[in-house]
Amino acid sequence: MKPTEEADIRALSLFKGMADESFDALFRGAYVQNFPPMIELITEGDPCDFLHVMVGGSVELYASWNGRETTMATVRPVSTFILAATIRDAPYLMSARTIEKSRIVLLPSTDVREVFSTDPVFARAIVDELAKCYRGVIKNTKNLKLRTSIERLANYLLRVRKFGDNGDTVHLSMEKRRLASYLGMTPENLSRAFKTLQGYGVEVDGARVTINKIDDLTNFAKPEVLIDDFTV
Amino acid sequence: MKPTEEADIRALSLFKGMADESFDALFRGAYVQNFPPMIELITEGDPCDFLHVMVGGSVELYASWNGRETTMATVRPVSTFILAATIRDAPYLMSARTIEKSRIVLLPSTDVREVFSTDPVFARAIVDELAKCYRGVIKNTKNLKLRTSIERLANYLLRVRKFGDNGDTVHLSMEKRRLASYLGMTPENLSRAFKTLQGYGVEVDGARVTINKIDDLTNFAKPEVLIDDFTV
DNA sequence: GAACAAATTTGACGTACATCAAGCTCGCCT
DNA sequence: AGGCGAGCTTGATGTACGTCAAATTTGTTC
Repeated sequence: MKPTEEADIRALSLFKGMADESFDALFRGAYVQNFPPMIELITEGDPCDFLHVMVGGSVELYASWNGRETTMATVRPVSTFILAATIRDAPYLMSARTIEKSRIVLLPSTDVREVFSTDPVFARAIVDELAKCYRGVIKNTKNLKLRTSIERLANYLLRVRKFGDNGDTVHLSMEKRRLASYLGMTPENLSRAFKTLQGYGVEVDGARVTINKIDDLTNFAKPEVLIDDFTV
Repeated sequence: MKPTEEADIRALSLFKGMADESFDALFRGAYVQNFPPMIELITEGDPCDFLHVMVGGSVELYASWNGRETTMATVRPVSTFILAATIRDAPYLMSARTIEKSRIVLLPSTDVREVFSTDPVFARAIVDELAKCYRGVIKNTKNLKLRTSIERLANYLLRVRKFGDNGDTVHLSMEKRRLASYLGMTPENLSRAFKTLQGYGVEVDGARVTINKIDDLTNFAKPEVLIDDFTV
């Protein structure tokens, strides 16, 4: 693990406050690995052996049932995934595959649970992280159940705009077909949804989306803190 | 609080292992209240002042946006709700209203956070509970995104059957319109979905549902551990 | 038990969204 | 530069599901 990577990881809220000894104990048994694109990292139903920390690339979390598949999330550096399964020592609920070349630190689950029980600051950080994740999924459920697919797209665009710093130009960070699946729709329908949003000043050119009439779009999307703000 | 109630609460996995002093400290500041039906207990967006512990009746958790409303869950004794907001000291993401006359113990959030930081067993129990809740919501998301409404109903019936002890007769524990909303459909459509399931041996008489051909229904519903089993 | 309100069911219809089948665009390869 | 091939778009069509309105059942109150 490179020093800059270690510093980035140390800065994550999950690891920030913990004692140096705990941090060292946790990363002593860590594996750092580079994966090519489109590699299945974990499989739904398998026992959970590692907490994963992304330091490079991007990973898709997805779930399947009866031949159907849906994108649950995409993960980018620097962040962790599948904390809940690690803590409960339970099987993965989602599968994960790399989208691009990715660099990932693997922390043995047993070590995570061990340090959890000895370092109260780490314990507190894990609880915070879990509560945040839980609330994130609840917001996602509200988004799915209370909004149409066009409304979900509109709010997605506003959310990305807010987090980016390109003003009214937004860069889609995933392929459109993956975005469609994430938003709970088909690629065909996503295409048509973008067309509908033209009426609210949305212009699409490949992965570059320009929001020309922010007021119109906001007025249509009606974003709200308790669904769209991932910091609350 | 009656002694039997206290014993029931103490038996919850969240409170089971903790030190007696911690338990006492936690419940010293508790309020016990009886509420009539259809009372709004908490409102989406309000700051979170109490962890709620149900000891009698039933409560509906729901969420609203732009004039629409959806049922997120129904809570029955003995269990807690809105743990995540309590831990993070964040605003409620859902509203709650009593469905029937209900008896609820209110634990001040500050006390919960206080005891959390002093009792490691309680801390561990909270993490377990949060991880379980998180995984529950993920399963629910998979259910919503991967299945049609009829498939969701079929699996719901199988789940209730498994947890009850009435053999192939199942008692719907909530009104049909609420069940419909919980499953992400309209009451009209729930009615029609039941009719479709007649073809798989499902008979409905008010809140009493009989599953006559369990193999047929199972074959159609294709239940799976990673979506439908709430213990994993 | 009559009278009323609320919940559920039913049917007709409309809308949102998926599916299927072409075309199109754009990056990538030799 | 030419030519795959994957992803994206477009149009035609089908299906799942919502909406509206009315009938029916269920529950509740006096």
